[in-house]
Amino acid sequence: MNFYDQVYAVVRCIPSGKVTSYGRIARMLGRPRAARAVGYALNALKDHHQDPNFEPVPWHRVINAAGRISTVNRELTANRQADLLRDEGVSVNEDLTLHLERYLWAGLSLMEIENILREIRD
DNA sequence: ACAGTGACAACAT
DNA sequence: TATGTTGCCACTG
Repeated sequence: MNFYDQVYAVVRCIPSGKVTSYGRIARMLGRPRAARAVGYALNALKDHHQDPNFEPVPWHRVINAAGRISTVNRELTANRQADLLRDEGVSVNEDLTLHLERYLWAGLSLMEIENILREIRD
């Protein structure tokens, strides 16, 4: 069972106008210390850009635990991420921070997670 | 098999 | 408050 695909499945559940953090996604998947790997999974999305069968992932709705858009190694795309969020009604400050509690996604219940993971493995 | 690599996060100064 | 340090772990060559 591929951790990346699990991450993508969860991120696809984040509704427009909401955000969550790398660490929260890791915890939802039962890997509380895999936050870093979540970021790595999102970075790997560029490998799918050509694949027409790949369901899009709203990667821009994932930010860090401090309520800030990550800029590590992606100074260029961080600003694009901010614009994508603004298009969804999220108020992103000039310094790429936002009011996390205000836009935080409630997340998935244990049962919902199980259903999602069940659909992935085949 | 194994060492290197991060879109993290919690701590320590 | 703001940096720096350290533990982390899935994935890759």
